[in-house]
Amino acid sequence: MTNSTDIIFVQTLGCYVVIEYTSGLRSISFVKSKDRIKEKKTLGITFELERYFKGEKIDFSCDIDISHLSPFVQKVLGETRKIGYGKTIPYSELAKNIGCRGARAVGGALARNPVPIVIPCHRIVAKNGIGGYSAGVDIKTRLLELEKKRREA
DNA sequence: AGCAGGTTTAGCG
DNA sequence: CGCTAAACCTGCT
Repeated sequence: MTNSTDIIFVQTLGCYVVIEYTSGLRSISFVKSKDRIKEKKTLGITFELERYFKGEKIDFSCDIDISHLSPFVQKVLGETRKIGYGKTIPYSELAKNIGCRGARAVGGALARNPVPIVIPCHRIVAKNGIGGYSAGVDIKTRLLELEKKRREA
């Protein structure tokens, strides 16, 4: 079975992105240190991500392995995937879409998202301000800027 | 049970 | 407008 890890440097974010793939996309993470790692691009999703970071509007359609997560989290993440490129909605609205009012619960679910970007958790923002981000608000801001730029073009 | 979290809204100065 | 307090809901100990 396929089981591999890719890593690429992303200029836009100023950090490395690690992609883990097993029986589907398993996780995406951001690392700053460049020690003892070599760039590696073997997966299709990796190339899609590179194009995304270059500013292309990508519709990620690869399998994601999130079977180990709780039903509620899967529901939130599934709903998050439906949000279009360059679009942002508040936590409360996403909560309403899945039938509850607990905006904080939604935030909690998003914090457990193993695959940022492919599941665009950065498009969920607070009503007054940017809101939080598990990988760092600075990254969230840059992702939104990236999509905004593409949208205006 | 109890606490904390990527929020929200209402209430008060 | 900025600050505090209570309410909402799920996940972890």
